This record gives sequence, C-alpha cells and structure tokens, in this order.
Amino acid sequence: MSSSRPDPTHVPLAVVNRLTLYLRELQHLISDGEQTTSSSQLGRRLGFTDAQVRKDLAHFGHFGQPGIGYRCDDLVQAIRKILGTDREWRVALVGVGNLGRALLGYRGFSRQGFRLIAAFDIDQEKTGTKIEGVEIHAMSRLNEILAQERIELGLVAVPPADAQGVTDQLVAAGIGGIVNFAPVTLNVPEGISKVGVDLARELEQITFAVANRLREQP
Amino acid sequence: MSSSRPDPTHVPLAVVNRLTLYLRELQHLISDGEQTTSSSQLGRRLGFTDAQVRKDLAHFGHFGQPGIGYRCDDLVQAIRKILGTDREWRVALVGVGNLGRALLGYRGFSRQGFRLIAAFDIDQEKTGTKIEGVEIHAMSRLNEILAQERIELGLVAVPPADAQGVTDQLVAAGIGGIVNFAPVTLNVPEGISKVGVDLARELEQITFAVANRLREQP
DNA sequence: CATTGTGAACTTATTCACAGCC
DNA sequence: GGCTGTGAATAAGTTCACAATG
Repeated sequence: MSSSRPDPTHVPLAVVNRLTLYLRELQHLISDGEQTTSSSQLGRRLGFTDAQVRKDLAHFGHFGQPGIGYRCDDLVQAIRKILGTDREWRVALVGVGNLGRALLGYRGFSRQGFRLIAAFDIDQEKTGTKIEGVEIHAMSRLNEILAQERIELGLVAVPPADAQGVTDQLVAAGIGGIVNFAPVTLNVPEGISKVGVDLARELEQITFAVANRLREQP
Repeated sequence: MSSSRPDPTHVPLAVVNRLTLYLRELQHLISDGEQTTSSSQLGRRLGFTDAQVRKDLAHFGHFGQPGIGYRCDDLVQAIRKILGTDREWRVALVGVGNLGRALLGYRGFSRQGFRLIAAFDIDQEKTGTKIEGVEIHAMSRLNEILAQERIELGLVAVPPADAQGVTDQLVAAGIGGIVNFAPVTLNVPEGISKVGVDLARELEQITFAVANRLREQP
C-alpha cells in the first residue's frame, strides 16, 4: 500500500461544494499576499466552523502543519488536484442565445482552467460565425466536433423544451458532464454528471427568506 | 389556536431548495395536463424518495389527501405562498455587461413573478439607454431609484473587485436580498439574504465527479 | 387499495475537545 | 501558544413502516 489517504469514493456532495469555496477563498487570500492560512481564518471568511474545514479536508489527506496552518499555494494545488482542475478541461456550449453569448464572454472560466472550445446552435444565421473567438456550428455537427475536439463537458443553454433533446445528443456523443441552465430536470444515464443552474430557483430561495423575515417582524 | 402548521422559522435550507424543485416540476406536470400527483411520482421524477417529499411538505402544513395525492394546482399555490412568490417581486440589476444583458433578456424571471424594474452601470455610455425595455441608470442614482421603485431584490453582475462595494450600496439602500454572480464571498449584515451563483464552481462539481469516475475505471 | 402524514429507527453530518506537533 | 487531525459526542436529516383516510 502506498497512501494513507481516505477513500474519496463516497464523499458527500456538500463537501465538494465547500471545497470549491475553499479554493476560491484561497485564491483571494493569495491575491491579497497571504502566504499561509488556518482552518479558523478560512471558516470565518466563509461562515463555517474551523472543525468543518478540517474535517472536509481530512476526507482527502493531510494538507496542513500543526501549529502553522496551511500554505495557501500548496492547499490550492491540493484542492485543484482533488477537484480535477489541475489540468485544462475542454468545454462546449449548446445554445447561443442571450445566456449563451454571456457564457462565451465569461472570463471566470479560463481563470479556473476551463476552455470553451466550440458552440452549437440550431439557427443557421448563427452557424459559421464566431463569437468571442469561438466558432458556432450546426447541431448536426455535434457528434463529429465533440469527438474531434475531445470535448468533455457541455453547457446547455437552450430553451427548456429543447434541453432534454440536446442533453440526449451530448450523452450520445460521449460527454462526461453537463451544466444545465434550462429550468427543467434532465434525465441522464447513471455515470453522467450534471448540475443545474436555475435563476428563478435562486431567487425563490431569497424570497422565502425575505418573506419570512417580513412575516416575523411586520 | 388556529393552525396546526409547524413553525416555518427554522426550516433547513435544503428543504427550501427542494421546494423550488417541487414547484418547477409541478408546473411541468400541469403543462402536461396532469390534475393530480403523488409524493412518489414527484420523488421519482426528481430523484428523491416519496417520504422525503412528504416530510418536506410537512414542515408547512397538510396539502395532500390520503388515498388521492396532491392536486397539482393547489400544491403550486401552496408552495408559491410558502416561498413568497404568490406575489410580484421587484428586482434591480447592477452591472450591465455580458451577463447583465443576458439577465435583462431572461424570460424565466417573469414566468415566476419576478419583474426586472431597473438596471445600473458605472459606464456613462450605457446610462440613459434601455435594454429589453429596462432603463440603465448611473450608480449615483441607486439609492433614489430603489426607494422610488420599491425594489426588494438585487442582482449583482459586476466584476469581482466591485461586487462588495455594490453590495454595500444595495444594503445601504435597503435591499432585502441579493443574488451574487461574482466569484467572491459577499459580506452582508445579518438579516439580508444572499445566494451566490458561480459558474466556475458549478463546473468544478462536475469535474470532481468526472475525474473520480475516470480514476476508478481507467 | 393507493396514498398521506408522522412517530420511531436509522443514517449522515457537524461540532466538541483534546492529544500531538511546530 | 497556536494549530492540525481525529475519535467521541451531539445534532440534523433521511428513511422506514404503519395507522388513518378518501
């Protein structure tokens, strides 16, 4: 045996979610010139307990030094490796509407190692053109281009009624994971990862909190 | 006493989150012509157990009929009331870049009762113009217009370095809640609700799953 | 007889608290 | 003294299973 690292096979989703927050916060700390940090500093900035931060990291190994804390750049490296973002990921976009265009222009992707390689749209007016340096292809070429460009991740930004169909095409083309911006629950085969971003649902989380606050203190 | 409804003050965030999924799914069921549904149908479509669906709803009251299930339209009404979306909410956008423009054009908001009333940007080229029928104002008028238009919710779609400053202005202007699209953790006073949408973090959830799948079966 | 609503059992997640280390 | 890593204790969340119901 070579490693005492815990088995990362059954890590709760919530842990992974917090890991992405730790990573982001560490990158801000580094921008601010910090060399090291501690579980209590990280926790305080994100609203978690120090124990939570340590337990989360303990799922994957030992990254800190007792008495010292964590070296920011080492921990960034470690978390990127855990998340799989210690390399570039090749991404395709389907649906070049309002939101799709915004995604094509989003700087935050490349900052974290995601490269938007190709886009697809049903509208023949758009196919053949480039936006933000990314060529827009006809849907019929999806299979071909995903294989040729070795695309691993897909962004679905089409109208709700088309989202499942597009997803089926991406899955058939061998996609590894999908971020879905349409307000529908997608069916994907076991083994394909997906995550949904629904702006109305995000707002509803807020209205629940605000409405309840108003009810309590009118 | 008038009601046997449980106290909705301390409802877990995860429950509210699932509630927004139930609502969306019920609206799809209604579109498909369904009159009634059951906890098991709802659960199956969303990947939850039937007991989970019933327990979640039990936080707020009794909405079903034993032997029958739930009337879709009644349950939609009930959930909207719980979430506070049984009325219109007035929303402002700060930051009319790529993403901001996409938000201005997003149809999903009005579908759920959110009205984007006003937008703000630092760029004087943009102020005074309209996009998607929404006027873009200078940041200096934020206080004035939020009060005048009785805005309750804010969307922050500015560069990361500006997000906290904008948030402080929104809070000072009396905002109730914020959806933050910048990849930073915002500090808000207790009592202000916020939710963050970070596209890179969403992708990282996926890469974790895909990378681990690849590691397991190489 | 299919389905809800709900205590009880179980599972999972979080926090505590402290030994060991720098 | 300050900090990590972790077993033990606690809390929270989920599923079970069944009485009650239309």
